[in-house]
Amino acid sequence: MAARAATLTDVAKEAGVSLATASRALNGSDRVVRAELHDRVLRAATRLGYSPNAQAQSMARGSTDLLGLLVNDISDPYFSTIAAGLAGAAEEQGLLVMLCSTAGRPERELELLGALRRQRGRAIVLAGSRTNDRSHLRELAAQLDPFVASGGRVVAISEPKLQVDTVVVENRRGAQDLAAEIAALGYRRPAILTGPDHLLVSRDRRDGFTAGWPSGEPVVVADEFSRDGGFRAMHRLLDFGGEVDCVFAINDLMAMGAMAACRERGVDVPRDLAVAGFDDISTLRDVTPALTTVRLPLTDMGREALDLVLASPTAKPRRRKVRGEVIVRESTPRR
Amino acid sequence: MAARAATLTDVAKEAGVSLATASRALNGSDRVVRAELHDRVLRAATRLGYSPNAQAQSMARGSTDLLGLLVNDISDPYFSTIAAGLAGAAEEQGLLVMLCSTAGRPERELELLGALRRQRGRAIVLAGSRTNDRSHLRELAAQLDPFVASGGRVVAISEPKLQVDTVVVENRRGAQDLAAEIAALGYRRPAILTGPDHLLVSRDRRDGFTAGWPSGEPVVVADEFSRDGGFRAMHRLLDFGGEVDCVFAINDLMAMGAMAACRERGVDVPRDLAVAGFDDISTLRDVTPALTTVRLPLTDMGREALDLVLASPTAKPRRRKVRGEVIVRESTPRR
DNA sequence: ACGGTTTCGGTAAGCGCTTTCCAAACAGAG
DNA sequence: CTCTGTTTGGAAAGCGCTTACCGAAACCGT
Repeated sequence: MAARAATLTDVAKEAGVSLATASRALNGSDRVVRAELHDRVLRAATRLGYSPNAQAQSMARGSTDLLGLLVNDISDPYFSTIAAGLAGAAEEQGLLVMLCSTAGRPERELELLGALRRQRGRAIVLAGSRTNDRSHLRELAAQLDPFVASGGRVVAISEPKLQVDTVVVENRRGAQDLAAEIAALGYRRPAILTGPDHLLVSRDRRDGFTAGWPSGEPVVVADEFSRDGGFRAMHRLLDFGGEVDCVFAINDLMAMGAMAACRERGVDVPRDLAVAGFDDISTLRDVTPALTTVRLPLTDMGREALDLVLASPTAKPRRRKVRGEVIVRESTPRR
Repeated sequence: MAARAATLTDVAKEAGVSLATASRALNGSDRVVRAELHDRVLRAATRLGYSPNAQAQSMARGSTDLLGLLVNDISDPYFSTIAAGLAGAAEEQGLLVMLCSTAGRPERELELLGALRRQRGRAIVLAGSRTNDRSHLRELAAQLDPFVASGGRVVAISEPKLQVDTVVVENRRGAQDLAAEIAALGYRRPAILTGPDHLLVSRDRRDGFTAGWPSGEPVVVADEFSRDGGFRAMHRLLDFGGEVDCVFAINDLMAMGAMAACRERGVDVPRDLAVAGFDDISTLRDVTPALTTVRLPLTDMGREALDLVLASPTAKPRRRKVRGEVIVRESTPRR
C-alpha cells in the first residue's frame, strides 16, 4: 500500500516514456502521441490507479474548473433549490461547485468568501439576502475587488447592493403584486410576519406589501426568518388580539410556522384567517390548505447566475431581474 | 488592474523581504519573524490585496482542507439536511466542503467521484442509496480503493455495500417498526408505494415493512423516488381499486405526492385512508394531516459522517448504525 | 537523391507556495 | 575577549503538473 498517490512521474516511469509524453497521452492535449505509446501510458495509469492531481494541474495551467457558491443556509429549500439549479448548469460546463453555507452568520460569510478566494475558483456566486450593514458590505467588497481585479468573476443572487453582476429578485414588486391580489380578493385587515429588519429581503417584501396595499398600514410582527420565527410571530399576533383577516408571511417557511400556530390556537385557516407566503418552495406545494404565494423560479435563478458567471465581464455590473409570479391558492379564498 | 492575482513573491518584494520571510509572517508557521518585518509583510499583503493560493499551498504542504461530499440530489431535503449537518461539523474543523450532486444518475456518480478524487480532498463522503448494480459497485470501488490506499478517507452514508466506514441507516428495521406500529393501530390492508427497485433504500424499506406486517402481503406499487412518483403511484393504486386502508410511502416526499393524489380523487386522508412516510423531513412537519413517519436524525448523520472521516482508519470498515424512530401522527389515527 | 516539411519524444522551465538548511548576528558564560 | 548557543533572515529544493522549445526521424515532391 503506497503511502502516497501515484503521480504522473510514476506512470511515465511505469510506461517507459517521458513525463511530457505521459501528460500528453492522458490529458488530451492538442499534441498527438503515437497509438502504441498512448496505449502503454493508459495501461500504466490504470495499473497504478492514477488520478491526476487537480491542484497541480491548475497551478500549471493557471486556471481551475472550480466554482464557489456561498449560501445563507443550505438546509433551507430556497437555497438548496438554487444550488441545484447552479450545480446542474455547472455540470454542463464541466465545472465543479464548492458549496459553503454561512448558517446565517455574516462574519462567517467573510471567512468563507476568503476561503473561496484562496481556492482560486473561476468564479464565486453569492446567494442570500444582503443586509443593511454598511461596514460588512465594505469588507465584502474589500475581498471581492481584488478577486475581480485579478480576473475572477463574482455573481450575486440578491439585492443589488454589491458592484457585481447580480440576479436581482424583485421582492418589492412581488410582494406588492401579492398585496394587490389579496386586497382584490376582498381582504381588509392584513398583518405582515416579517424577518429580522437588517435583512433586505425582509424589508423589501414588507415594504412592497405595504406599498401594494390600497389603504391603511398592515400590522407588522418581526421574528426569525424561519419556520419557528413564523410560528412565534403568529402566536404573538394572536396574543395581541387585533382584528386581522389575512397574514402575509415573508416566506413560505414562516407561513408554515404561522399556519401551525393557528392550528394550535384553534384558528381555522383559511376560514378565520387567510395566509400567504413567498417563494413557492416546491416541497410545500402540496400542503393543505394550498398556500397562496409568490413563485420564484429558483432553479432558473441558479442557472441564470451561472450564465452571468460565464458571460465576459462588463464595465457596469449587469442586473438580471427576476420577477415573482403571484399564485393564488386555497389559503386566501375570495371573501 | 492586475491581470493576475498578487503572489507571495509580490508581497515579499513589496515588503523588501525574502519569500521565506513573507511566507512565515503570513501563515503562522512555528518560526518567528521579528515584529517589525512581520508588520511590514502584513501591510504589504493588505496593500496588494493578497490572498494565498490554496492550491499552491496544498501542493507545497502535501495536504488540503477540502472535503468532498457526493449526494444524489441536493434539492432533496433529505440530502440538504445531511449536507448542512456535515458542513456545520466541517466548519468547526476548518474544512471546506465541496458539494456535488449526481442528480440521480449513477454514471454521473462515477464522474464526480473521479473529480473529487482529483481534487485530493482529505476525504470523500458518499451520501445516497446504493443500488444493486454489481458492476457499478465494482467501478466505484475501483475509484475508491486507490484513493484510500494513498491515504484518503472515504465514508458512506447508505447501505453498507462498500468496504468503507459507513453511517448505516437501518431502513429495514425502521420500516419494520413502523409496520408493527401501524398494525397495532388497527389497520388491516396495507399498500406500499415504493421507489425504483434497484435502489436499496426502496427495497429495504419495502421489505422491512412487509416483514413487520403481522399477516398477509401488502400490495406494492413502484414509481420514482420523489413527490411525483408518489403521486403517480397513488393514482395507480386507486385505479386498481383494491381494498386498502393504509399506505406506506417509502419516503416523506412520496407520501406528500400520495396525499395530493388522494385529494384529487376525493379520498379523505386519514378518514378513508391512512398514510405514512419515512425520513421526517423537517419542512414537512407542519403539513395536515400531520404525517406519521420514521424520524431519521439527518443533521446528526452528517456530523457522524465527519466524525468517521476524522477518526483514524481501521482495518475493518466501521459501521455506525442509525436507527429511525417511529413518529405516529394524525395521518394514521387509531382505527 | 536531396532539401524542406511534418510528426512526435524528450528536456527543462515554470506555476505559487512551504520548508530545510545555512549563515549571519547577537547574547550570555567562562 | 573568545566560545557556545540562540535567534532569525535568506537561498534553494521541491510539490505534480503543463508546455514552450529542441532535435531526430519519417515523409514529401521534384
